[in-house]
Formats: sequence, structure tokens, C-alpha cells
Amino acid sequence: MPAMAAKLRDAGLRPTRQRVAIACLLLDGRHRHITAENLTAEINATGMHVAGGTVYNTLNQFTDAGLLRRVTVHNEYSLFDTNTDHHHHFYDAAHDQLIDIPADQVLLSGLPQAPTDHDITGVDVVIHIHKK
Amino acid sequence: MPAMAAKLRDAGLRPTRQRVAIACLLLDGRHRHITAENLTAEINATGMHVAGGTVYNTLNQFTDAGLLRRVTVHNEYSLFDTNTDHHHHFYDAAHDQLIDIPADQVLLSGLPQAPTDHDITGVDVVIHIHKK
DNA sequence: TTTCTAGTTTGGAATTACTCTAAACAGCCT
DNA sequence: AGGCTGTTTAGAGTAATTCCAAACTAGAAA
Repeated sequence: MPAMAAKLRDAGLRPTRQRVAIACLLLDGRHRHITAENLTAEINATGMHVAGGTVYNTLNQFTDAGLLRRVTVHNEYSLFDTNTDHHHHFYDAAHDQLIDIPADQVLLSGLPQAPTDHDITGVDVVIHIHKK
Repeated sequence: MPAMAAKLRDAGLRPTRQRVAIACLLLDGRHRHITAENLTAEINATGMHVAGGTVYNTLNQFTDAGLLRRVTVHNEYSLFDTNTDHHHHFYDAAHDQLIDIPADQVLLSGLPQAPTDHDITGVDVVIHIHKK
């Protein structure tokens, strides 16, 4: 998968065996939400072993490089979204389930002015839902 | 402070010494954001002692009772908002600072339909900001 | 007022998600 | 190939939070 190596290099990350393996799982264009634990299980399923610390480091590095996006809906563990385009989320706390909402389905008009000397760097909308 | 005892009873919580003390600090009408650690320090400052577990339990109970609102902007520790009215937040991650935005300053038009068999229970908007 | 009981608090141990560390290892430039 | 530097590893360490069993207390009942 030389394309993945290039993608990592472009992001300023040396394409190590571990990072390429994780990139192949996460950066293939599919939109998904993943946890560190979840990712570790997927790696194991391929027969490969990657240390726990490396999984966490890699997720953080990918996020810092803009290859993943961290989604904050609760404070139990981190969730990463392979869709880095601007979009929002439904969140069902009872089932800990996240669902993407395309950006154009939420019309945010009239954003307030950021406090003095501050720029707006992102807008997250989380719509909490509950099964009837 | 018998008014606080009544408020707790109305919320279905037995007004114990500890809960009343915390209610007096948090439910006095001031709008603030607080952490468990932060609250513990305030309690200690009054000369009173409340066990750590009780602080956490009480914050959770108050939140479940609708007396507080949990704000989710990161997953390092929980933040509680004494303002339970519908409103949104600016969040400056670099300084871990939260600022309220009145609900009427964010115009959310055209909310998407919730998935089948689901109700929308809340909409959280977090606007991430960064100092220039 | 005393008694009783269910709900509450306590301190400490346990849990969990994650970070740190120091030594082994692997890209990659020459 | 050689070697520098960044990376991975396993395990120890950390911090927020929950769990636990024993002691306590608010409020109802006697």
C-alpha cells in the first residue's frame, strides 16, 4: 500500500509499519467512528500486534495531522472520526451511538462574534437523541 | 438556608447536610462552570469536609435532577454548568476556558430529522476559539 | 422523645483510559 | 553498509471517577 505511505509522508509522519497498518484500516475513505480499544481489536484481527501506547500515539498524531477528527460527546473515552469534513453528529447516550449529520443539514446562521482577540477554529453541533 | 432544602426535596433528593452545603454554593442563581476538584476546594474553604466520592455523587445527582448541566468539551474531566437554561458555549482549548453564549445568539434553523423512533433531547453547540 | 429503617456518607481500594519511560528497534540519508 | 534520529515496546505511572462495606443520619413511626 504505497499510497498510504505517501499520505503519511505528506502529513509529516514517517511511514512506519505500524502507522501504515493503522492508516490502511482508518484512512481508506470509509466514514467511521472508532475508539483506541476498538482499533486495537481490529489490528489484532489482522494477526498483527501493535503496542497499546502506539495505538494511542498514532491516533493522536493522525488527529494533529488532520487525518482524523476527535469527537467529544462524553468524557469516558476518546472517539475518532475518519470523516474530517465539516459535519455534525447525532448522539444517543443510552446506546453510546454516534451518527453523522452532513454539514448542509444543519443551518447555523448568525454565529456570535468570538470574544476579543479570538478566532473561531471550529463549530461542533451535537444533537442528543433518545429512543422512544 | 431552608429554601435550599425545599429545592432539593422538590428535586427528589433528601436534603442532607452535604447536599445542602453544595446546593448553597452552586444553586444560588449565579451562572458558573465548575469541576469536582474545584467544588471540593470551595467546600474546604468554608471549613467543612465532604468526602470526594460524595462530591462526585452529588454532582451526578444534581445533574440527573436537572439542577446542573454537564458540559462536554473535552474528555479529561467533567465540567458542570449551574446555568441549566438552553444556551451554548465558546471553548478555548489552549486555556481550557468556557464562555456561555445565550441561546438567542445562535440561530439553528432547519434541524435535521432525528433517526426513526428517536426524539431529540438536546442540542449542544460548542464553538472552538483560539487566541490570536 | 426514642426507635427504626432506608437512604446517605465515608475513606480507601478498585477501575479505566491514557501517558510516560527507558531500552530496543527501524526508517532513511549518505 | 553505517549511523543518526525518530519510533515502538512493555510495563510502570497517573488522574479522574466509581465501587465498596461499614458507619451514620434524616425522617417516619411509635
